[in-house]
Amino acid sequence: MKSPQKSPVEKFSVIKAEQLKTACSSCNLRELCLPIGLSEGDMVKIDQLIQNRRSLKKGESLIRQGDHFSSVYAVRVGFFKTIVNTDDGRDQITGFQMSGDVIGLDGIQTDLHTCEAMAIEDSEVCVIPMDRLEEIARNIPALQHHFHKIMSREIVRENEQILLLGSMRSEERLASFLLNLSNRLKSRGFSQSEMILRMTREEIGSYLGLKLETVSRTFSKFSEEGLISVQQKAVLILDTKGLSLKAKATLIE
Amino acid sequence: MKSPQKSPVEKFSVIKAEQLKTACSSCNLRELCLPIGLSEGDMVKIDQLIQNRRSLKKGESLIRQGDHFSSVYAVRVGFFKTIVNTDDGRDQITGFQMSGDVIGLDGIQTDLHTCEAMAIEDSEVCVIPMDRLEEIARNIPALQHHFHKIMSREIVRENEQILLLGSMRSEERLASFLLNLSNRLKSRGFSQSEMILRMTREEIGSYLGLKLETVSRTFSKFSEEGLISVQQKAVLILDTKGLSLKAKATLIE
DNA sequence: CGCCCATTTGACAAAGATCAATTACGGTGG
DNA sequence: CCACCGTAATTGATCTTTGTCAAATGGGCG
Repeated sequence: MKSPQKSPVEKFSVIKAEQLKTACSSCNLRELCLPIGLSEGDMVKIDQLIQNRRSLKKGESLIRQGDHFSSVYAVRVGFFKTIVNTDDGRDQITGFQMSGDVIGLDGIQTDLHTCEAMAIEDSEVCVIPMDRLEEIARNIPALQHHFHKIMSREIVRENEQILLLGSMRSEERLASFLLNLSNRLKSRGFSQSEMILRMTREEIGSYLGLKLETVSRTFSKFSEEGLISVQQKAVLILDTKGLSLKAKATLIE
Repeated sequence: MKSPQKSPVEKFSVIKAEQLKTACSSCNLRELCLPIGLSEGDMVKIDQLIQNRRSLKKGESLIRQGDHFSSVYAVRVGFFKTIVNTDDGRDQITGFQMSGDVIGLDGIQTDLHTCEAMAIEDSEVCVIPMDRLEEIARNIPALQHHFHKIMSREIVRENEQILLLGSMRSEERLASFLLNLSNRLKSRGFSQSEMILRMTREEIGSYLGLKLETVSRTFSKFSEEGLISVQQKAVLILDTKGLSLKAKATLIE
């Protein structure tokens, strides 16, 4: 899979914090990406965490594999995919990130990023310098613990993905995917039944370990069975219960 | 997959730290599970982290899914598998852990463990209470950062597993598995060519998203091709280069 | 408005799963 | 110490699922 838009020399669209009125303390995403229930004083400290934001056009890479690690990123608006590449040219989408999700945690290990993060629609992220995050976390136990929860959440999410790839057949994979997306949209205040897919069939296929034709056929099958209505990227979930039955296996929590 | 040994009421084999001579500061695993290059004073603080150890017989569970989270565990000796269960009775092995590996990071997110960790041979772990770890980490930046690296390492490892499950065929999966195991044994000072597999074909299959028959056939194929020598659980790597060619795709780092 | 790319759908092939039978270990008890 | 039993592993035959190749259709963007 080649990147649809090639952005040879990346132009950083950095916005200085001073220019923006909105700080962390007033960001409507803070329940998703930063701790809730902090004191006023703590929130002031956390505001110092975000030095700048960055805007990306569809197709632009936030991180490339091999990049030096210095920051993690919180998605404010838009949609990303993260990809790991192999030395023989294959690649594998490991996740789709939307508002409130955190990107870049893979880089902490070796100070190098092992995966690429590309915007699949025009997006904006908060840049969170890691050294600063660790420094502030040392003084705010709730922030420290919340950051650990964020990393743990990523581990659990990947466990679920491993379960999906290791033990589900195509219909179960796609049904799980749709239900998961639906839940994430719902938790962000969007409709849980109507959705516009931000990704192509090929990208869904990569994420689910299937070929694009299989994804397409399975969409058609679900449509014939009255579970969903599909019109290209527009998907309407008609029968959540039926779809859950298709997904069958769900991680017990 | 049922647990081979049923341990109905788990008997905790807790060893008080006072009883053991070996502390973290003198543990030969500390490069794997705790930061290196700390000052004397810091090492003394870290010694206070490990309150006790726990021994497990083969087949005993260290963690069950749904258990309340309070500690993470560092494997001292032995071998573990971690499993996620689905509500329809399937399960999926998400990892094998050996000395120096850390288990239980999935529990931080919701204070509940989402996966089970079972000893697949007689084992011993250090119990690291999370609240204590966070407390000490606040005072030792190097420890704080090292813990983040450990979590990041787990995320990267799972990324690799997703790549394997999502894009490799059976031969590539098994070759990658063997090479990975070989590397991990080597880094622990064991032979990288001779190994005794601690897990069954079915467990390998679960981990690799294959059926046990496929695992067995692929072992036989590699053996016929002169890449390895297999005798049940004893595997000898005869041709690392050839095996690497089979694995083909490797994550670029 | 037209071109390019994404998507859909069909026909066929291949990888791996399933079902089944046989063999080889390893631990236990006589 | 050895025989036995149950489990693990191997191997074969067949079937299912998904991948591959190909062609047609449909949208969206410039």
